[in-house]
Amino acid sequence: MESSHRNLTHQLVHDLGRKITEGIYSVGGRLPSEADLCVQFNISRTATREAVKMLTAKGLISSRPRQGITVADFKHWNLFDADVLNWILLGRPDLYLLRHFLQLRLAIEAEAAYLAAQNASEDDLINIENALIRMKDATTGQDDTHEADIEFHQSVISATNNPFFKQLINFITTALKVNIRFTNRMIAVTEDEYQAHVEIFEFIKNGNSQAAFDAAMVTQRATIALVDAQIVALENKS
Amino acid sequence: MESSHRNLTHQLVHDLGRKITEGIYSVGGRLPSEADLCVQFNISRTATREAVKMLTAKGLISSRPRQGITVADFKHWNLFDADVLNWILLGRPDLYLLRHFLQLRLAIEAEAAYLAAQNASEDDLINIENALIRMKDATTGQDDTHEADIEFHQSVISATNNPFFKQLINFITTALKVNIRFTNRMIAVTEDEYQAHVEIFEFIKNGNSQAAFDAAMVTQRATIALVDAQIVALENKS
DNA sequence: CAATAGTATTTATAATACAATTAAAGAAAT
DNA sequence: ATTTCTTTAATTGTATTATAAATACTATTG
Repeated sequence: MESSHRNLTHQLVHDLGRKITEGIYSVGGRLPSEADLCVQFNISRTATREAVKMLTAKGLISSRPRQGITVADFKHWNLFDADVLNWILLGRPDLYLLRHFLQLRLAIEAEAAYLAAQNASEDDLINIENALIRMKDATTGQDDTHEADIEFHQSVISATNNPFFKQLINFITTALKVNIRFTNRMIAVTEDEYQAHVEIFEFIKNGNSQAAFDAAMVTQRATIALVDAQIVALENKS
Repeated sequence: MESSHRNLTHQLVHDLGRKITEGIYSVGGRLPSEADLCVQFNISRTATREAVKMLTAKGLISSRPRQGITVADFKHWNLFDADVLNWILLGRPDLYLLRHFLQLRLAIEAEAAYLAAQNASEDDLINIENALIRMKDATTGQDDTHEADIEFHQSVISATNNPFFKQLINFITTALKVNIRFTNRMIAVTEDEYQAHVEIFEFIKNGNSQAAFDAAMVTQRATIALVDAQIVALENKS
């Protein structure tokens, strides 16, 4: 169990964060007052208030005198905060949300390939190539499939040398992990998929940004199509 | 002066946030200890600690016993947090950062146009059209140029009906405001620009997602080219 | 020299008291 | 009855003090 965190404050942050994102405390609704939280969790008001402040900073709640602690509207949630994202995705597995997730991932990764082709340093290229080698090994079962895949995408985004894109690496990584869980593709990377990644790498290496963009786009739209198909199948069942 | 915030805790958050993003406290370096902050700002340890927790939640700092409060590595900063983003952009105007910003904006807005073409509701289309009307008025000086432009982009992103994209509206808005400040285009929207936006709208309305994507992409790359030109000019001077 | 124990510094937590804010109830006025 | 004002009470905001826990640094010891 990963639930035991650094300290009392962080434990409470995690606990409430999960409950909010799971909908146990629903949007617009109220959390227990500070005093109640102290009793429920048997901790001091100091620790409680610090947890409340942290969740406020992440956009999940707001607290005002006499009104108490209310769950903020979803649009205020900091979806790009690593904690918030994990709470949402790990707690509420949902194909529709996954599709929304992948749509953003597509937007980011295609342009990342474009920018990588323009800006990748020698080291960046080596990193991408190393990930490819791991993928190759994964096709024959000698390395971990997911990790190699994740490493490839991470190294491409990193090669953009754009801080905003780099910040999204965690976001993408989480997306991939959830994606893998949902599509149940625990199987090995196929030769075709490997080749598609090699192609993207070649374009990046040659500085052919538009081709890298297009190639990444094709791969991404294919992934979304997979999820769309699953959604259609699910909707036909019901 | 916008510096007087809701309460002492938030004031300190704002103050330290600005100082960190401006580099007054540099990455890897240390902030004053809790005790020192109490003295410097003449507030209680309670308020100080709460501020520290909020900044920790935003990824700007980390604090550990005996070690004190240290400025976290840039990659941990929550760039998509509205506060952090504002502190960075308003405090440190930088053409290179602006370019990085626009590169991400391009990625998001092009795909947003694509998704809007697929998912826009009747209301969404009305909102976009209203923004266009404002832009038209702006070309003849009857409405505010920036606001109309911002409203257009906001309504397109909103029409994706994708929560992740919608969360980025604030991000884009900030980008546009900074962009306007930097490029000094305080002038009216030109007829050409207006027509480009109308074109995107038409594609969205007709559900022609690929065309909407391409049209948005062209507009965005043109904007980036403008900034690139400014950067080149600047580098030639020095 | 290396491992160990001790020390001091800093954050973490607790407990208590009071202040400030504000929603809701009640009173007064029209 | 409706509005306006006042009061009340619930809840967060701030301050203070005390103690615990964590850990970088120092000293000791074998």
